[in-house]
Amino acid sequence: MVTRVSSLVTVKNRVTSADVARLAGVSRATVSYVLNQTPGQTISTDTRSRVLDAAARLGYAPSAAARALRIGRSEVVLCLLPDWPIGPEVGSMLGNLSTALARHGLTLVAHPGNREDRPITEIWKAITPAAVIAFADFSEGEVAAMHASGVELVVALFGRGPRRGRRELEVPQQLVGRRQAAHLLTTGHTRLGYAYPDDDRLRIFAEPRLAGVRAECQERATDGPAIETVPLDAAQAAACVRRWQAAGVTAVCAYNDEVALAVLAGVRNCGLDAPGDLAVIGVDDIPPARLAAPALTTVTTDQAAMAAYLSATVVAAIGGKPGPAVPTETLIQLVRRESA
Amino acid sequence: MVTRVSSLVTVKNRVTSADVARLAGVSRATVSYVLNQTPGQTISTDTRSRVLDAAARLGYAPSAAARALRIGRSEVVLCLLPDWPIGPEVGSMLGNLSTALARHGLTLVAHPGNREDRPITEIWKAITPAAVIAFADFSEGEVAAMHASGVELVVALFGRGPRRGRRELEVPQQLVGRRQAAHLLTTGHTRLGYAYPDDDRLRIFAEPRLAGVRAECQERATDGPAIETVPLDAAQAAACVRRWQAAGVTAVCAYNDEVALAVLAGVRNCGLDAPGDLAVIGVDDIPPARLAAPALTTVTTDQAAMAAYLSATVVAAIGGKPGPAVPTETLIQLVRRESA
DNA sequence: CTGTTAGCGCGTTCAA
DNA sequence: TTGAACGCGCTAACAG
Repeated sequence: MVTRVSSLVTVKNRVTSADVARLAGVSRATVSYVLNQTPGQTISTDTRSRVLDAAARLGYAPSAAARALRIGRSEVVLCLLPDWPIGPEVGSMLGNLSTALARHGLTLVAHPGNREDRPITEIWKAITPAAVIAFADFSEGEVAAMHASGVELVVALFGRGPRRGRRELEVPQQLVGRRQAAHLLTTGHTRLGYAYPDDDRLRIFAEPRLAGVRAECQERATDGPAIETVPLDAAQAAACVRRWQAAGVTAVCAYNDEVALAVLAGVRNCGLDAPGDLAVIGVDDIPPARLAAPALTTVTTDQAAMAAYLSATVVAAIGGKPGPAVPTETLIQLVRRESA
Repeated sequence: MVTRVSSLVTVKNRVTSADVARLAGVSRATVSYVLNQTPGQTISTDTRSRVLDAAARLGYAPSAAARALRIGRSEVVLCLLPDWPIGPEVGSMLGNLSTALARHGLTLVAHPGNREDRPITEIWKAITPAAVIAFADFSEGEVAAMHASGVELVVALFGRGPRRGRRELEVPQQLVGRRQAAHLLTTGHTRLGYAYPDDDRLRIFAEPRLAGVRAECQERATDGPAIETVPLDAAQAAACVRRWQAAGVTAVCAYNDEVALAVLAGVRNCGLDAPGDLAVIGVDDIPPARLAAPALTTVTTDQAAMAAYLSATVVAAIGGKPGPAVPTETLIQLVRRESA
């Protein structure tokens, strides 16, 4: 005996605007006008409240898909995360950015994971974002495909190849390097070292920071920094420290706090003392920085301000207006502790 | 003189399946069948290649919005991030999870940012995800609203209130605690301390870990751990260390590596020695752990395996099948260094 | 076997 | 305030 099961199944009924219209005794158009407060439409207070009431009673939430289909773009901003491990700073920046964008009705989502996994195509195909923010820049083809797919704006935070378009975060990163060097050079050091990260994926971040250090050295008529690639390992870092010593370096700027911690470990490993024999300054102020021996001097970025800047850039571009000015160095703060 | 400007404007033409159909000289239905390799449809090789060719030439990408509207759900899995700072471990887990889900045609996106910003409603309204993964659990109302809105599955990793549904990550976290305690208890220690984090938002994570330590102590007929809340500050941590000393504690399990680092700093601050006076074991194996003085012994989780487990849970649930078994303790690895 | 026609899903918006 | 059409892809039903 065959039974029509389907009729027995409780179908999951999404509440649609038609349901609201029915309950309120108006047309779907009216519902739309009321809920969107469409300008240029006059709706009687009475009708308005009936609609609002019905919507609330039914727990109506408009379908994002339908809206996106009609409008041509969603209210989502997609951030493509880099494939290297992100620290708490990036996390905090994303949180701030999310908050800032929310004030403009935009929802930030981040996509983790290696670009290798799937062609990025797959990703915005599934999202239809209004804008895409990426750490590294895209290829011509990728950008073209995105625009073809309806993405309004593509922002690259950094670039790898020759310059092509703005890289919104390069300048701030350079400022970070400048600040490190400036602190060291104004506290009596004359020969600097630079502790470069051992991970190739960090180059897009590391290069602008190093460039900032170089620029500051140049401006103060000092030799450029002696660069060492420092692995996150005490013994290997010790070898770098010995080389710096031999070169007369008395202070080093590290790519970030982790690398700085490695340098500190190297210093201990050599039986030397920081900052006495070698001063060290990091970047980020991660929690372990203040717990190191000696406590790490470091440089931080005002993530809330950065997020505000990025948010303004995105919102302006979606609206077709020019973006805000690049933020200044007030963003960068020195956290002075014991290591430099 | 009024001019119809609109006709002069270059409209951004999204490539649609109709365009592909036109170029290939077939109907839109055929395009759909070819591109989706719809089973039960036989299309001649010739037609097929013409369609494929046309699609490629035009750079056609189907509209996610239209598809989602038709299918009723998107291919997106939404992960709601907690409002506390996420470390690299969470980041790595998300990356792995993203990869694992991609193999099933699902795209993972994460939404950072405080739930306070916007009611979470706003978020999945903008995404229509197939599933939602959250760190803390939802209220009844939230779950109901999501289901009403078409979300297939809601997974809570941890719970705050009384048990309600599975919490996929509680057991693994308990195993972490057990492993820490087991290592300490099998290396001659008989009185343990527990370094609890100073941040209330971490409770959902900390409680299961502490429960694991307690369970292990109980099984080995030892007193439960002496709990201290340890701020990330050397001086304050030192006070905790002194209290532990007074209580006869010789080894402590820390909530994570950062707290462990604080304990280590406290030990140094007291003029004591680790592990001689106090052994310390952390969780996570963050990069600074191996660079600490002394190098930190810690416990790690196999994030790839965790991600696989989570992925399997999500995929199974979307397909209406029961989820996989909870992973065993092979997930947890001890990284033995100098501090314990 | 091959491929087409037609209508749905849902919010928005123009013309009446 | 409303009817009706639109945006775009999917798929049941159907014709050659």
